[in-house]
Amino acid sequence: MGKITVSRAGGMAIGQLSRLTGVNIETIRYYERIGLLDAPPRTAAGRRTYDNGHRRALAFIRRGRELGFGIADIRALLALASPVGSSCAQVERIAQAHLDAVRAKLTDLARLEHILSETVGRCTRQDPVACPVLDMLDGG
Amino acid sequence: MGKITVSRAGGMAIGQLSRLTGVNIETIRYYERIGLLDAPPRTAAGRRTYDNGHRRALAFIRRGRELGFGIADIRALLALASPVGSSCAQVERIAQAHLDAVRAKLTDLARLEHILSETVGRCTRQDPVACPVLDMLDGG
DNA sequence: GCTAAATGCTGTAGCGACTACAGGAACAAG
DNA sequence: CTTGTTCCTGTAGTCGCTACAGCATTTAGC
Repeated sequence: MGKITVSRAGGMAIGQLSRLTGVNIETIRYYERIGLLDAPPRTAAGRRTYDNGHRRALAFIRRGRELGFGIADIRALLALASPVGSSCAQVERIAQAHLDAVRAKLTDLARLEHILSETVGRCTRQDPVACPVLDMLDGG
Repeated sequence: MGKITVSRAGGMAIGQLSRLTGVNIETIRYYERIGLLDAPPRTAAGRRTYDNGHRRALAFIRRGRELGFGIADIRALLALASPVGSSCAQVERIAQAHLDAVRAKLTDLARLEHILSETVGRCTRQDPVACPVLDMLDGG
C-alpha cells in the first residue's frame, strides 16, 4: 500500500472534507493553523480547496487521535509515513511508548473504578446519617 | 513568651498547608480564586493564614481529585458535606455518575490497548517495508 | 543589627486539543 | 434577486492546573 501522496483529483471545500472524514470544520482549520495539515490552495475568493491527498492525511490524523496519540506523536508519524520504506523502528517506538502510557492510565482507572464501586456499593440508603462516599473523602 | 509562629489551633502559612496536604501552593491559590476553597484571613502584610478547617477542606478536595471527580462535582460534594446528615442520596447520585464515566473511559481505554498491543505486536522488525502501525493509520 | 535565602504576594500567560462564537463575505437554490 | 447556507478571520473559552515575572516580607545565620 502506497504512502501518503498528493493526488490531483479532489477539489473539495472544507465542509465536504469535514463530512468525508468526520473531522469538525473548526478542527480542520485548527490542524492547519498548528501546521499538522498542509495548507491547501485557495480559490480566488479565498476559500480552501482540498484534494484527496489532504483527505488521506486528515483521515490518518483522525485515526491517530482515535487511538489516543497526541498531536506531537501524529506529527512525527506523518513525517515517518511520507518517504517510502521509512524507519518502521521509529514508528514502533512511538506506538510502544503510547501503548505504555495507555496501560498506565488503564491501571490507574481500574484502581479508581474499584474504589468508587466499592464505596458506592456501600451506600445502603438505609442509614440516613452515615454516607460512605463523604466518609471516604473526609478523612479516609 | 516566645512569639507565636505556628501551632496555634491552625494558623499556618500557605507553604505549610501545601506540605501538609500535598497540594501545590499555586493550586491552593487557584482553588481560592475559583471559590472552591474559602479565602482565609490575612496577616497585616497580606499573607494568607489557614486553620485546620481549611486543611480539612483542602484534604477533602484533594481526595476528590485523586478519585477523578471534577471541580464542579467536588464543589457540590463540599456543599453536601457541610450540614450534618445531609442528603446522602445526592452524594450517591454524583458518585454513581462519576463511576459510570470512569467505567466508560475504562472500556474505551481497554479497546485502545487491545488494538495498539495487537498492532505493535505485529511489528516484525524483519520486513523493512511493511509497517503495521502505519498501515493501520493509513487506511486500515 | 545586617544580610541572604526562603517564602509569600498579584497578575498574566501557557499547556492540549479543541470548541464556540462574532461579524462579515461569498456562493447555491429557488 | 432574495434567502439560506457555507465559508472566512480572529478571538476567547473550556479544564485543571502550572509557570513565570517582578516585587514584598519573613526567617535564619552570623
